Amino acid sequence: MRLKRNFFNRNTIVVAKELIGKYLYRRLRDKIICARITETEAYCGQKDLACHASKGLTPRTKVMFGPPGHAYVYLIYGMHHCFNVVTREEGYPEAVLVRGAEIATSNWRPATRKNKKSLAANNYSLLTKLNGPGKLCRELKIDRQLNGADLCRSRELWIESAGQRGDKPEKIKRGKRIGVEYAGKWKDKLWRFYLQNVG
DNA sequence: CTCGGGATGCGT
DNA sequence: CGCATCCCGAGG
Repeated sequence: MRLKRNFFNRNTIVVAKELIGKYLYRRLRDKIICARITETEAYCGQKDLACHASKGLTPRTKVMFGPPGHAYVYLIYGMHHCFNVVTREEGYPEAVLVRGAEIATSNWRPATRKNKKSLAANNYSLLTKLNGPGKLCRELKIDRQLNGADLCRSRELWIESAGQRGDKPEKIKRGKRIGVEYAGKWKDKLWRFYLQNVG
């Protein structure tokens, strides 16, 4: 089931934690990629100095100020893209950075025999571990064209819950966010969530 | 306009 | 640890 608006319209830290184990779908010309999310980080508004929105409402951060469930995609270090999901109600610039995932071939859809056959050929990504926000975006072909995309409606990019069976009781670890040493006391917030054996 | 720096990845 | 590579946001 595709995640609905109300999933994203909640406390950002809760959303970051609950996105672990969910399935990120990306529709391309000739295939649909499904990746299980294994690592996220919460970025919590204007007060959070690690959050881009701490600079206020700018052309870049505009999407974060908008309604929940939209993609916030930006370019970092001149060469990598980062994919975030906007959380909370409009006017609260918060988001969850998706830092890692793993290709979940068993969850490709539609799971027809014909489809599986073509997958077995070479119709899927070589990388299975998408450990790192830049690598994840590269593999899923996420760039700024998808900035602002509505994950609750888009046919190109969305997130699904694991379903009844897939909701496993795996241990979710927690730690400091990566690469935010400049953010004063906010650098020590334990707003990174990840699965131990992945990424 | 210039300029400093960045929610990274990869090779040394 | 260095570096690629370019957009963004701030300041003049």
